[in-house]
Amino acid sequence: MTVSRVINNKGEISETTRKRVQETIDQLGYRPSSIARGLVTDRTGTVGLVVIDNANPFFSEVARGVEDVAYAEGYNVFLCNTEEDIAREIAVLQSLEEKRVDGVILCSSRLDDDDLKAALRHYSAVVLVNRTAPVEQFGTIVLDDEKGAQIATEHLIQSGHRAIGFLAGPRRSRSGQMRVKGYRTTLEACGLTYNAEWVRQCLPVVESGQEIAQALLNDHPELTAMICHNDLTAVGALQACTDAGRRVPDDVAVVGFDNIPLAAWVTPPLTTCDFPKYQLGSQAMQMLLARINDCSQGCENIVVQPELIVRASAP
Amino acid sequence: MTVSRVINNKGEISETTRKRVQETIDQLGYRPSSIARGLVTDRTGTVGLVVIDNANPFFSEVARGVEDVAYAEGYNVFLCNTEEDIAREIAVLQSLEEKRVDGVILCSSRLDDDDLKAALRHYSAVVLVNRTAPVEQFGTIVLDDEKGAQIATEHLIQSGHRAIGFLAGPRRSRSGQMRVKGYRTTLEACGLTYNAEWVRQCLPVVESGQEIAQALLNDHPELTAMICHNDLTAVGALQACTDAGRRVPDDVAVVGFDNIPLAAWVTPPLTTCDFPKYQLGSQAMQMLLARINDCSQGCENIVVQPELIVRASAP
DNA sequence: CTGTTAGCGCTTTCAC
DNA sequence: GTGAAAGCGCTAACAG
Repeated sequence: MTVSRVINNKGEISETTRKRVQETIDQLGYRPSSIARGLVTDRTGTVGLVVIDNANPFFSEVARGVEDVAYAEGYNVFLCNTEEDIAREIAVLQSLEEKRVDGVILCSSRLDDDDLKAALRHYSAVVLVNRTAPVEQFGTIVLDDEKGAQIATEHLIQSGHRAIGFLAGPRRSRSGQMRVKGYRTTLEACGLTYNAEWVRQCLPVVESGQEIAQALLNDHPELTAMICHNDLTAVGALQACTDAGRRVPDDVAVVGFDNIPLAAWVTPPLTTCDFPKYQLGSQAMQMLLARINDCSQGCENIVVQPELIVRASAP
Repeated sequence: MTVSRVINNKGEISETTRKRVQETIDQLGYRPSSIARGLVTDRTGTVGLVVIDNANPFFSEVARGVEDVAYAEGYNVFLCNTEEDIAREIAVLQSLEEKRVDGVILCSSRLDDDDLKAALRHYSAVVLVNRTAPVEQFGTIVLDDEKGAQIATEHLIQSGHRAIGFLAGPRRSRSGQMRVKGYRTTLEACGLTYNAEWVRQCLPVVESGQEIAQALLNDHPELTAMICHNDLTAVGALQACTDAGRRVPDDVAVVGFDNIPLAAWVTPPLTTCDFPKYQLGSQAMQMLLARINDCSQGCENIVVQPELIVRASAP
């Protein structure tokens, strides 16, 4: 008991015994069991972070943001990948629940509303990133993807482009849908017509971007610009242009999304729609902590604004 | 008790009660508390993974390898970053210990032998990545960095280069030391002299690579090739060459290390020394599991071999 | 085949 | 200021 008081710095203790206890602790290298403590306090000092793929630079930066504030606040974070696999997403959420995490940050969930509600029904603290909430008890942080697509599209139109293709991302992804939507409404707002043939579905990886961009350019040589679902697909598009003998940006301008580090180092450097990935993570963790510490408080719904980074691929 | 038996599929149970119990479990959405279980079994089903920086593509891929096998085996992994900060490294190791992880994978530790021993003295299962072990109870997986530097250097020499610069990595890092060593011994083995002025210390990030490469090329225009501590610094070197009006590979050949995805997409694509990052992680996790399940078994010390990926930056 | 007892290492509560 | 008792949710060992 006295040891407990020393460790937690709680209650009155004489300076002499405190010292004596502390010395013994140091000598033995004693570490209090956070799991035994958790059993009684119902707090584990752990949170779960679920992402699609930690090897994707977007998520690995988000994870850094999460872990940095977790570390500062004395929390440890479980990192789980889902690979866009629904069964795996459900499984990791369950395993995290069994570990009695104090809260969960779930990025880009691919579950539908019902499955999501079911998977999270026992959690009291949840922050959803890049996904709107099916119930109001969840905090959310979403990117303003529609706005991002808008400023990207406007930028190209202002540069004189009239035939702008679009490499669209996964249908199940909120970002995927919203970026196409922003593209379409902006075109129409500017008096241009939306042409479904200029839009192609594409996996969010370089290889797919290259393949689909190649096909798109081949079928529609009239295109003078391409907006790509993310920077990886945009890099693929750059390759496709090179392969097809089309110069970037002179023949075809290319715009990406995310502003991952890679974007600045390819040739030509990518014009891209930046989202603050690290801040996304750190904000999510802060929001989660707020909920963990006071689960009565209303949940925030933050919308993060994009910024167009203009580089040589679409000046 | 009967519930426990159903959940763990242990002992004899009549089919009827098993069903009845299972139904109630499903209905209630009951999840056994892994932490209460841990208190009695002394197994938490968690492991710690400590890296320098998860936003570095090298580590984020290692982490994927670790997490994938952890997931397959029913483990969850705590991800911690150290930022090369010794105090933080010690702190996370301690917090992981308090969480009673079943084992720890420690990548690129910056602690000296004594601190490392102290920080890990209560752990029974440890795998060190990219670091030799101060005590034989630790498993290790190290890259054969010296060999990597050797094949990179030989490749350049065979291509006719005689004046080869070197952007060296952090002094505290095993890789940093070994890569320089391999470069030096290979030069000498080939009858060339090692010139300390051609070697410059450099941080393992693009900006530093660019800055140091620029200075090096400026001071030593006689250099016709550069080996860089990793791909990030190599990308910086490419920039420096472009800025200085030196064409790659015609005027200066550039070689990197790691073969991160970026390496393939820059212009020109990087010749680089590949290490199997994902496998590094998955092997480390397998090794750790072996030790967790039988801590009596002798510890392996694996050396991972590099492979030179020849691309346009140094054909 | 099922239930009872005890204890994992801590904190909460209350007694001294 | 310090200690004793009880209990968190589970499983190991044993009893019925």
